[in-house]
Amino acid sequence: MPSKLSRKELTQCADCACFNIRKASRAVTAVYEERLHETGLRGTQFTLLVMIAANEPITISHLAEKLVMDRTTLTRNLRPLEKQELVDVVQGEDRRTRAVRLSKSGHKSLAEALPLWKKAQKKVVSFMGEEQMTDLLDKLHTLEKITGI
Amino acid sequence: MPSKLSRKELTQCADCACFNIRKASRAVTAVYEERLHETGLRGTQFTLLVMIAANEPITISHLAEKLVMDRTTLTRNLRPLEKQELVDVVQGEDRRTRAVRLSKSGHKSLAEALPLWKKAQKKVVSFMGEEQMTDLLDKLHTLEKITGI
DNA sequence: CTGCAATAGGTGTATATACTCCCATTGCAG
DNA sequence: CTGCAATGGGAGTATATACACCTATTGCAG
Repeated sequence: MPSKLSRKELTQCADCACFNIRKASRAVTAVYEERLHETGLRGTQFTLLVMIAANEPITISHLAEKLVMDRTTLTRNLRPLEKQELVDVVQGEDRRTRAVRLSKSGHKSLAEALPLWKKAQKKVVSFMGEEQMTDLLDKLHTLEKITGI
Repeated sequence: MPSKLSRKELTQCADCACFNIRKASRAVTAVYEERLHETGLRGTQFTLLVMIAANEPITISHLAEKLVMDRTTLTRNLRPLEKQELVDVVQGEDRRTRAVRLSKSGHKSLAEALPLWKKAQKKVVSFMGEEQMTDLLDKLHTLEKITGI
């Protein structure tokens, strides 16, 4: 009875939101990583540096919330940045918390990476068209709020 | 000179396509994984089963191309599915190639997972609205073509 | 036929992601 | 003050992702 899926069902699955957003995500990520490569930063790492710079000092959980990322994922993603001494993670006032900050070196790396990020961003915006891009970002912002519904 | 980024620059970075699509990707993936959890399949694994079912038998490289995924990533993603005996990977005619197919068990798992995938898909489509969703998928399809430009 | 470039694929390594379970600290009910 | 739930965070485990480098097979120029 539960034999093979019909052609129609398989076609339906091609519109899977999860599949399509992950697929596009891989393609877009590749653009940024290519440009950022010479800085030694990955796309995600650039994002982390930006988010920390904009909010420092910030606790792990608060940062994870802003990133719509699991707390434990963030802990792991910070590891390489700590190793490269781009971020400092120290004990907070509430001794349960840890305060994340950019080091001087982290600010420097971020500043150096910015023009390369701009190139990647420009490439994607040019490719999509400015209006289309704005609309896409709107939809992505909507989607990220689906968590917890 | 390369000191801290200005408030304006940090604000600009908030529109990073890479950051935003990955963030939304995490949120959307969570919806599908929650629904698929009882099947023992991850979102990506469901996608893989669908793609294989629609194209079997198919070589690693051809499948990777359809998925806009690195060839070696696909090899690794197939590993857990092989272990669960949901897919068979055998030597192709051209002995350099490997032919990927669903096992009987794989077809069964896929058929059982389909209604749960439909629930997840419906949740996302309801959340976004049907027209918005169609438009989003269009944009994602455009984006995935940025690779290699 | 031989040598070699092209093709198909895997391994080592590193990061990204999140779940489950665990520990430390805090704050509050009693 | 004490006991305990709530909060903040890490470790173990498993999957997802891709780059650099390696091996095996094929096919073709000569």
